[in-house]
Amino acid sequence: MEKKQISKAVINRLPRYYRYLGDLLEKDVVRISSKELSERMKVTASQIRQDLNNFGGFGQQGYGYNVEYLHTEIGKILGLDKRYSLIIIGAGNLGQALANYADFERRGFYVRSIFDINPRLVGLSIRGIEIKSIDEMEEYIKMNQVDIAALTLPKSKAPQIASDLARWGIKGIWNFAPTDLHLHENVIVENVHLAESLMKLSYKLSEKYKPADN
Amino acid sequence: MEKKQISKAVINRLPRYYRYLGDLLEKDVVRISSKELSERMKVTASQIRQDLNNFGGFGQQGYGYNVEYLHTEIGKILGLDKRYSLIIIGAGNLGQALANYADFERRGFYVRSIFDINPRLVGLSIRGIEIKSIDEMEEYIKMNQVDIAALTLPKSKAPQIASDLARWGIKGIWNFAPTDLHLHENVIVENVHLAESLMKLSYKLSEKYKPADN
DNA sequence: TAGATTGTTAATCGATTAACAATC
DNA sequence: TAGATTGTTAATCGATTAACAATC
Repeated sequence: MEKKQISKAVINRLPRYYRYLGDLLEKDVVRISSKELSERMKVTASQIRQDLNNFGGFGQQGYGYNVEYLHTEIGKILGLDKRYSLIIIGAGNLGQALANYADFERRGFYVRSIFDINPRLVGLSIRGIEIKSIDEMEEYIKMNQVDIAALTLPKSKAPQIASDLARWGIKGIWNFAPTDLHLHENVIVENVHLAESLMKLSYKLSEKYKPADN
Repeated sequence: MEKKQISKAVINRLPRYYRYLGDLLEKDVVRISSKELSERMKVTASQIRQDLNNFGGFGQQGYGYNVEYLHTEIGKILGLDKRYSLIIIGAGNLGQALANYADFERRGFYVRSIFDINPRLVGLSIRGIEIKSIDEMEEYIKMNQVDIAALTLPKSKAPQIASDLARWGIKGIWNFAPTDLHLHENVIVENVHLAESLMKLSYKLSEKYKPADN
């Protein structure tokens, strides 16, 4: 029997549910109905119930959802009950920013090492994480279990490095380079295209302030 | 006559078209058919033609699309023919990374100033852009035309600052704080939620390496 | 029990794909 | 002209919303 595939739209919404539930938890809210959550999140209650029911019945008729339980369950669905070891490739500003962002560890993502080609950066440390030469990367990956590589390097270097990483057994790539990586399908790529995000903003701005609105 | 609203799905795809066309342009490709572009981008040719026809007939039967022309036109649709002045609020690692990312200027986004509360950062410069105290921000915004504010500050501070910015006339907010900003609808918000992106990656990873696949 | 709210089916809406006439 | 490929309509597919019976 085939397990029905969860749609991409649903998955994209899960982290936002998780965030709202985390916020409610901090405010010591014990239970919440789909209706109330829908008002906070500005979505329909129906969508919330549909989405959650892809994964099982987390609620209770007449009561709603227990915030802590639902938060935990969505966390499990998102794989946040596991630990991931992460390397950052490219110790430029963005790579350093990610390395410094200690919050990821709270979610189980541990930055183990940072790699760069620039010999002047090699040997420096960020939050106690040493920047290593990219020449040491192959050996490092083969000797240590590395789940995720964050790619914060120039577009020109990204495809080659990504294909090396795939060959060396990396499971997931968090790609910040402004290019699409075409890898074997068993390597999972999640893109963060900042320039594209900014373009969407400028589209909306220029849409709004368009000369004639006929 | 009501101008038909372009769907969000289409807008989200435009920056990617723009990127592919820019890459083709760099490779001196003069013309491209929807079929060939669809193969490179791994989408259907039909979708490309549908998407583009929301904005007008940019192609020519029997020929395809002129790469340079189409690139320019999509650029205009995205508002990249205009200049935007941008401030960064929060001079932490991410704020500094954005300030250092000179590439945005090529697209017309000019970082004019950076603001922070930390007095130890105030007075320092990044790429010649001075970090100012957040106390000076209101006056700065009122004296200078500022189109976009990038919010790279903690979740706890973001809502208050965002509402100040809205009051002071900022048109667009590029929000990196892990929270939703509820502002008057004429302020445009574009979110970059890095933690959520990482959760999507971990979802896909744990989905793939799930124990039983029944 | 009565009231509330879920889980789930059915209806609607929107987005994607297919098909092909128009036309370069 | 013949061939290619767009622009656009129609068909399909998928996602969202509405409705309500089940049930706590």
